[in-house]
Amino acid sequence: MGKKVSIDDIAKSLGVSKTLVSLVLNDKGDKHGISPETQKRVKAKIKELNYQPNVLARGFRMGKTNTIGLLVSDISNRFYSRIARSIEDLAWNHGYTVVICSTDEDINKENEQIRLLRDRKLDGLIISTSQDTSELFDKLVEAGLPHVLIDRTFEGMRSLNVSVDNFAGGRMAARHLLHQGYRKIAVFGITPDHISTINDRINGFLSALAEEGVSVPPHWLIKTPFAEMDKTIKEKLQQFYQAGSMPEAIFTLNNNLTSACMLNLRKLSIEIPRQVAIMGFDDVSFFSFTRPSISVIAQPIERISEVAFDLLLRQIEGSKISEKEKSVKLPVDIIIRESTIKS
Amino acid sequence: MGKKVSIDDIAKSLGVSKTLVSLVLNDKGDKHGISPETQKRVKAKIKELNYQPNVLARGFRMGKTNTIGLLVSDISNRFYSRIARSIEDLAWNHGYTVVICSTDEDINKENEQIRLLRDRKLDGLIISTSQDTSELFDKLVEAGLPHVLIDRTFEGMRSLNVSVDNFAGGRMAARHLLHQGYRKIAVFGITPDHISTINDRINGFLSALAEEGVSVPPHWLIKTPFAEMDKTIKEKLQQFYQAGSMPEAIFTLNNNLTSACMLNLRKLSIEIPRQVAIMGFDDVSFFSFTRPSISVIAQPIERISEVAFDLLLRQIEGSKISEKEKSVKLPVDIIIRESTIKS
DNA sequence: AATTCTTACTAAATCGTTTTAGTTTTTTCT
DNA sequence: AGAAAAAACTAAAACGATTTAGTAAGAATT
Repeated sequence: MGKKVSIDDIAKSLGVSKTLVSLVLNDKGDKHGISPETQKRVKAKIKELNYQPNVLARGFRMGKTNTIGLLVSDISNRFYSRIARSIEDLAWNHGYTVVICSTDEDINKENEQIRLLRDRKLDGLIISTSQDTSELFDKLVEAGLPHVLIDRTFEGMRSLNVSVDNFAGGRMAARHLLHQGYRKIAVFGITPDHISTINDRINGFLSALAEEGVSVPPHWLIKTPFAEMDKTIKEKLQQFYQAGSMPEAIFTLNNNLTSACMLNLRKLSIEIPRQVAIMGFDDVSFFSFTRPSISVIAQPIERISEVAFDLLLRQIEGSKISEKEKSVKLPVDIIIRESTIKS
Repeated sequence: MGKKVSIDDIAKSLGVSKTLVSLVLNDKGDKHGISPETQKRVKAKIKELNYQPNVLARGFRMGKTNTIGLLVSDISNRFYSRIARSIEDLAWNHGYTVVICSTDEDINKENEQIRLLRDRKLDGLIISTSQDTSELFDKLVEAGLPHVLIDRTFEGMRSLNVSVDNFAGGRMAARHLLHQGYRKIAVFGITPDHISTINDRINGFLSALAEEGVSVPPHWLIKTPFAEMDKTIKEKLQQFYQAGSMPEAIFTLNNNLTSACMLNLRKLSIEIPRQVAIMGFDDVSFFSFTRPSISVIAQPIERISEVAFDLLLRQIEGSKISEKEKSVKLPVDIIIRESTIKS
């Protein structure tokens, strides 16, 4: 590998200043009155010597890295890996690379990661947060660090955010189950207690049930820590089963819960939907060919990514963002498959 | 946001040189004979002013970024997202962040991405390549850019690589199917034709079949482009079905193919394993609770990640790596579930 | 008492850009 | 012809660290 060619080499070999070369390089030649011929000469030399700008030097000087960060609870969760893929594509098309961090629903880890990424002068952050307050993000807003929250948000926060209408999603799920004639319904969610998506889904669900005079008994409203999901679900299902008080239907609040539920019902040889119906939140391609296939509330993953990236980019570039755009709520869809159909 | 504190501020406020501060900062104080008291004073001041080194400046000076790149064909593929998660954790524990790029099995895109990541002076790369020759990697070796190939490799290449024993995996799959009494077997893989994993799996599979005098007719050895996977599988299955010449078993060479196959068999109401058995390569948690659950050859994802990261780190740090370690081949497991069991 | 050796430190160069604040030369205007 | 304006360029500073090549002062050696 030959020595790296620098801007200085170009300048010297042409007998001009490096200021000039830099100007041409950044398409500011015209603005600064560099003659067209000189510009042409410089450009030719750049090609000839195969000059590649030193991105680090530039980043150092400009305080810009053309890199954004994506923080999610777990990149191997199918929902987030699809978000990641969409964002990565968008970023690539705009000359950005993306750094990915999994927070494990751990507030401290998330804090540390954000600190690290700030130190590294990433240009912006897209975050599905595990925080319990908006404090940190208020700080980020004050510090002027471009960022947008996806998936989970807080009431009245100042950071830009794009989420889906989880409340409506919960309602859709409830109305469908009611319509199918289910009344005895359990709900499986995850802790910590402050995750907005989970709560909105629950609230929407309960509100629609309440309208028909149906309620979920407290011991059927189950939240489990992320790490113990499988164990909890197994225990609870076993409990229900052995006590002979199986719910008629279960609403699982994310794709992992849905999977874990399916797996354990399977192990107990409980038939779906004959003995218990399953309605999930989040779609995953597999859910369409399991037997039975699984009814879900599906989120518009591409759209979330697009809106979030667009907002982030506009912040980075410093363009105006209207109040209306600062908090976007996207609609969800219900996909009715076999797991909820009463025979 | 208060002004950023630089090394110079520390130096001035203590009346020492920034050389001294830098030395203390990097634990080189003793080596350069800085007195313990001075070191203590400096450290105290650093705390007091809450100094955070400018990572960009340091990276620029040192040519090091503490960032590694991970290139895979598609981060939303479950196999790769789990690899990504493992590597991310390992990287985080060693003070590295990871940039992720999806290549879409596109040689040109991969080339561009590698170029970009080199420009950005990433410290190292972990790559599941889509290249058809080892040319590029030989160049990387010559250029001294630390990198490790995972998953896919080339014969006699000079880059470090860690893969699984795909050939053995193919054999295991074949022997199991034979043992169950299947003889008329189809294979679904992906193009391009040079992907080493796919070819090794096929060769292993065919070799074990051949030992029992069984062969796969050419029109049952199907390779489809990544992007058209679903369409191809649908067409082929329909074709088989309508022609009344269904294979007794199908070997699908990655998890996406397995899923697509399941989905389309489902649509055609073909029963598994009664009408056709399915054996997949790559395990995914869903495969354990689909009905039927799916037999697979499973790869040791964590182990692949660990070995690859370890090799990368040692390259970056410049430690010796023995010839033996330069090409690691890990064993695979067969997980027998319902989809291949003859009733 | 002059020389060498230690100890404890520092000045300045360096990395490769971008940008500020000019300078020099030529043209235009009155 | 002399002043003002425009055109075409440049020197040097700045970004914030690390590192090379020292220096100054005192202790030890001869």
